Amino acid sequence: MKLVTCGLPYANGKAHIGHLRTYVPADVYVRYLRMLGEDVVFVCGSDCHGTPIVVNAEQQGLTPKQLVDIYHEHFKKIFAELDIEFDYYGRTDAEYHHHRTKEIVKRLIEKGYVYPKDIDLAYCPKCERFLPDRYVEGICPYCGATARGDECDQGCGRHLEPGEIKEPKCKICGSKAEFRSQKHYFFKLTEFKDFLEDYLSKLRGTENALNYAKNWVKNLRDWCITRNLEWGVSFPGEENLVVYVWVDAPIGYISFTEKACENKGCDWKEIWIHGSCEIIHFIGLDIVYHHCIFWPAMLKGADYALPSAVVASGMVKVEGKTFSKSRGYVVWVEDDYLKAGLSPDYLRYYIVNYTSHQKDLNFSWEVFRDKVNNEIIATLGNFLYRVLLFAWKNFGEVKMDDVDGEILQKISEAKEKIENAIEEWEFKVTSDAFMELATFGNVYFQNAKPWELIKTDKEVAGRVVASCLQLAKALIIFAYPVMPRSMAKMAEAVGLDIKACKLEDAVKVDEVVSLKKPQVPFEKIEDEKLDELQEIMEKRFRGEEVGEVGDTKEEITIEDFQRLDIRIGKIVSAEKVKGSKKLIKLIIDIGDEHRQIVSGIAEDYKPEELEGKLVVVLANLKPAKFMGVESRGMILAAEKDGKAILLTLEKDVEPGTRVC
RNA sequence: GCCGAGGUAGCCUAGCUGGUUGGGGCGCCUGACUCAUAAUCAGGAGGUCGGGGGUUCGAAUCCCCCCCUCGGCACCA
Repeated sequence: MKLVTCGLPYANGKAHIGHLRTYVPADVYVRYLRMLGEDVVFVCGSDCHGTPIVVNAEQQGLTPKQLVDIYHEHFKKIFAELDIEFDYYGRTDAEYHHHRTKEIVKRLIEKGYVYPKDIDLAYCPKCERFLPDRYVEGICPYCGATARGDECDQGCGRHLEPGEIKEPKCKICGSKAEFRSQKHYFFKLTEFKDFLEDYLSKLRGTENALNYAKNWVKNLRDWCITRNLEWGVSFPGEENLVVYVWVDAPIGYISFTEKACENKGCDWKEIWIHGSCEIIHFIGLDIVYHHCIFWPAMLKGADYALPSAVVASGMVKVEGKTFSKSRGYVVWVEDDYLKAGLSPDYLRYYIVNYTSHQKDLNFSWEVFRDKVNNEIIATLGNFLYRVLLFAWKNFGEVKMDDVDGEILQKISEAKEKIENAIEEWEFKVTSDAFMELATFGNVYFQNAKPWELIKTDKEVAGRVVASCLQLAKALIIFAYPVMPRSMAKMAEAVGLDIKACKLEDAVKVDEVVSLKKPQVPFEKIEDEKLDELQEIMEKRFRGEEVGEVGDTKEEITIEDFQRLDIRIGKIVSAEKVKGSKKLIKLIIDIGDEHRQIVSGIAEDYKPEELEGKLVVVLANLKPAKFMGVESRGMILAAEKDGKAILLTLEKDVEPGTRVC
């Protein structure tokens, strides 16, 4: 038996193509395994806890539960429509999940892997509560940028442990927070260093994940696993604390397995306690750390079975650009894809067939159109349809007693190729294998010319048709895991019970095949449709569509604005900061003084071309140091495609002139 | 700068434990065919395998140096 899981989608936003990059190949993998006769449990569920959900719910006037309900149902629906069929799709706010999480945390406590420690945490006196993670905003202790409680999201990107943030402010009421000492609990991750090093040397999976993890393990810190929240799994023995979301989320793999096993009538302990099954995690590259470091350490600490493989999918690009919701480089599964009336099979094939699972996948509507029209339709669809229609029209019932040995040989080869590729998580190779077989079919049909033979020698034509039918049957079986919906339809036309089929059935020859009138298997994507799809994208790139990610900032008063000392400065000198790639040290005449400002524009501007330029300067920004060089203020720039474009003046003015 | 992943014809890509003329696919050109969703089939043009050096009888493949792209971090105030 094998357990296959997918990283849990966070129930705080809609499904996009980045999600599918993990879920579709996992589903394809499971379907192939089952066709190879493997007994597979396949689980996933919504990740429902954590502060982003609580904060987001509060902002929308909902309870966390209400918000989670919306997105949980959304993901369930998306998976159903894309034929991603989990044995169980759960949610982490469910009772059974809380139960399993508490049990594991208790066990870690009992075994001495958890210790309490007093830490100073941001506390809002007005709201009378501690401010976990995203409830607090302040200054990053490492780089000085504005940061959230758990992550320096606008600056250096570091993960911040509770209590690290400087100058905290309450995100809810905006008042200044203070630090108060409170007892929290830490997991002794550092004790697992040797174990993890050994474990990672044996762990299977895609190289992209393993290489990262091996690098991380060198530098471990104990891990704060409690938070001041009401929403979440309450921490055993501490009513006011919940466990950190990254503790309970992966435990979902276990609790959902329990539910799946209940339904299937198997024993979850076989998988998670006795370790007699393979456990395979499909994840995105962004959560390698959690799956290769935290998770195995927790499992080991609590005496659970360990995952045998971590399969990480590569990143997704949209029209060649790095995936970004705020910049518009995103494809929403429901709004952009399903509502356009496109078959889920097209997208499944695209994701699987574009490139190797661990490489970057570029999504482009034009490539999508080409792959659908040229590969799915012209090669595979055309072969199936021309054979089935020809056979139905001319025979209706085909005796299969003389199938060409060469055909059977080709089918066996394709089958072997698929089996090997599945073993290595190379899903592109599997889909290439059946496409090549379809091409071979077209050549065979073309060379044998049954449409001529039928006029002269119906018996010989019958043999050609039998061989092609066998090939069609094999194709339907081989392509089914990737394109289940269309292949199920085709299977019906040849009287194949596809759900019960195994890969090896592709080489079994029936005595007779009786045919129904075949349907055209796929619908072509016309130019007008492509234009429509591209237009939506382009509008979004140009920023004409209002982002739904809430990227407009809150309203401020004129007084707020007047607190800013913005003025015109003239760049007196500019030089690159030694040893840096992006930083330029500028001396700027701002009227009453010459200011030193460090700016990260070295990749877009050369120092020579800056000297003498008039720029807009924010003069009363708190000083900060970069690479040891002090910067007092910042120069204003627009950002386009990640490049900085400096704001300059329409007419020359004196340095020091105010901006108002 | 460090770490990771890459750089193969206009575009995407296989090969990368060294060995006959570097495979595919898209697009392009020519022809054939008409059973099939103007689908299919045959043929063709198109390559300094990022650059340089080295090891070897032999290198896209191994070693060294350099360049470029992407992602992460150091530093984008």
